[in-house]
Amino acid sequence: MPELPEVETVRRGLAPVMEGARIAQVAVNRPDLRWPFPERMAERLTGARVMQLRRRSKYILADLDRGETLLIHLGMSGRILISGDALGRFVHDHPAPEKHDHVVIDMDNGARITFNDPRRFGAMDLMASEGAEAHPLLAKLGPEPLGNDFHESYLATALKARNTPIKSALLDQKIVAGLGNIYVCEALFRVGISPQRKARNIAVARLKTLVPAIRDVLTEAIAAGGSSLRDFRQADGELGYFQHSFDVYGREGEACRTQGCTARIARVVQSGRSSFYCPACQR
DNA sequence: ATAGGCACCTGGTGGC
DNA sequence: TGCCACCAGGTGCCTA
Repeated sequence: MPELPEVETVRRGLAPVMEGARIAQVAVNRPDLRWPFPERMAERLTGARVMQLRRRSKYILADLDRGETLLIHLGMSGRILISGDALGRFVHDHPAPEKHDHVVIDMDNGARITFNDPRRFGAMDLMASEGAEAHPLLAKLGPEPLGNDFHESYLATALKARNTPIKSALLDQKIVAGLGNIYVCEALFRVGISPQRKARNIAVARLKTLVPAIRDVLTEAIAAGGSSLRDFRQADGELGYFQHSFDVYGREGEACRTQGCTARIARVVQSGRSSFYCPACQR
């Protein structure tokens, strides 16, 4: 489900009800997600004030006033939903608990944050805020695609020795952090690069267009509140709508949207993931 | 160091 | 309706 735009959408939804508020109560309904929860997670969170919500790649990081930082990853199927009356702004009633509501956090302002994740590929961890970027899950991440460190010359260097398809390279979080299957497919379509082209065989002139294409597709998706396929919701329960703007993802057999192109969108499987592309427009 | 494949887990969909 | 195969937004780990 959640790639960078969806995670950023969730972060933006959570920030107004979490930042500055204190965690009043935490229910942890199972011992683990992908990994065991950290020791005494509920006790370590209870009573802490959330200073700031940040995002790094597909991780949400909540800095607490106790010198610890809560890390949240949504995996494939993770959702975070806000309910309750926060800061006098009515969001909505607490819904009945659902299957796979693994962690429920009540804030002292009346907001309830529910983490639901059927497949449990998600994760939560607690670490010292100081040196948090050295956490094993964060340490090897590449630059943020919307940040200043992601540019043409960086990408050229990073891809130069890669004997792998560009599709796989862009999914590699060590090269650039936050892209997933959807937005890689969409970005490659926008610049006319085949997902099967070897990363090192892309001319620098084309990389020059790829960087802004990646930035644009992510920025547009964030503005649309992310993409809602099966289970993604914004934190307020609203659906994102960027899925209506997909040019290729999930459109196998449908007409290419390029003016004058009569080809149909194709699907190939690369390292176990579907790649959608236009065989005529993408070379 | 890099590349490819598997594993983790649940649920939805479509075919028979 | 039931059963089954296949598919899904991620990524750590293992093997060559």
